[in-house]
Amino acid sequence: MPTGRVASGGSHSSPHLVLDAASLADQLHSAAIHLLRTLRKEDDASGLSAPRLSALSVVVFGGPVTLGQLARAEQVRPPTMTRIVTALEKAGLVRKMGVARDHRLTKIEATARGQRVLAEGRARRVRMLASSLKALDESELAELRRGIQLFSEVVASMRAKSVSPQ
Amino acid sequence: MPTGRVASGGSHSSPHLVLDAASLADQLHSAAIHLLRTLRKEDDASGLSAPRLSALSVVVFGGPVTLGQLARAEQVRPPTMTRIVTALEKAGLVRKMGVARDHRLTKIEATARGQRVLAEGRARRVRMLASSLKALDESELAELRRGIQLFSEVVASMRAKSVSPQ
DNA sequence: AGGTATCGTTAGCTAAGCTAACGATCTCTG
DNA sequence: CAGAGATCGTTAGCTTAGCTAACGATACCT
Repeated sequence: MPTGRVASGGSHSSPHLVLDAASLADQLHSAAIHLLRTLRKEDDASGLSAPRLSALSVVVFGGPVTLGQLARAEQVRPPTMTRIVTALEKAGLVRKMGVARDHRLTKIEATARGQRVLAEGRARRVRMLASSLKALDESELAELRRGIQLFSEVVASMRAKSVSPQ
Repeated sequence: MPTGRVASGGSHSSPHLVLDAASLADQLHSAAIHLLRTLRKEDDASGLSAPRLSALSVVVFGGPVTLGQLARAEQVRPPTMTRIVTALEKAGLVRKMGVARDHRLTKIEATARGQRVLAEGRARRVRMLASSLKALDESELAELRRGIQLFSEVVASMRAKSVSPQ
């Protein structure tokens, strides 16, 4: 995605900050979309799509959670999460338990197989990234790590802003 | 996505490089998926989904291209691109032209409206990122920019590896 | 001129996202 | 303590995005 330098009237005190934001936004968007498309192919090998893998990850690391919590964590609506969880359950990766305290709720927890599959998928993805990462030297790797950390924070703050509380 | 430190037998000379790859892969994946989900809401305002916006961007900046070229650029199969282009055409954002030289081909070019809408969508997305970016100081911004650049290169090299030539 | 290759489309499938509506349960109030 | 209202998850039904398989039209090559 070229940087086409949009003629935006500098309305701020730091005009080039706006230009940075523009090109950064382009690159972020482009890279994110292509990353996911590339990874999708790799994830196919495990039969787990990105959304399922992501949800499974939350369940594995976040302990038993309710469907609603999971939906909020993953930024999707409950019906969407219902279907993702149903698929994961059918694949034997998670299990649903009733909650004695409140029978409307359903706690979702990972099975042993779910934990194993997540680790494998992660390893597979890492393997794919690893060869590309090997082209980088130590200092570049550090820069990348730092950049990704900032990236994550930016995304998180965007989420926090656009997400209705609770 | 927590960093759950997978016990992977260090098979390389730089064992912590593998660990970096693991946590980087997790963060990248998580951040990318959530970024796209967050931006989708914003993009809804323009009636343009991420894939359509991305394709439109290629058409706007890449001049007239054939459908096949567009599909390859966007890493999708021709039928998928056919539908994206059909939608863009129906929205009056691109236009299809026959190629006198070879009547199997269809060149796709952006309309004036397409160029305008792309710029608007871009501006909208930038506006969303901008407020988050404002929380960063100059040096952090530089680090982020550098990281994103490395990120883009890594993704590009992954693509190059996984994509069949031509 | 006829076989083969290439291009884009059609048909039909799965998955992910959404809203609207609903049944079941809990909670709170009168 | 009973009934109204809130909350939770599911069902139903829609759109979009991705795929493969099959096909018609065109170009190419011998």
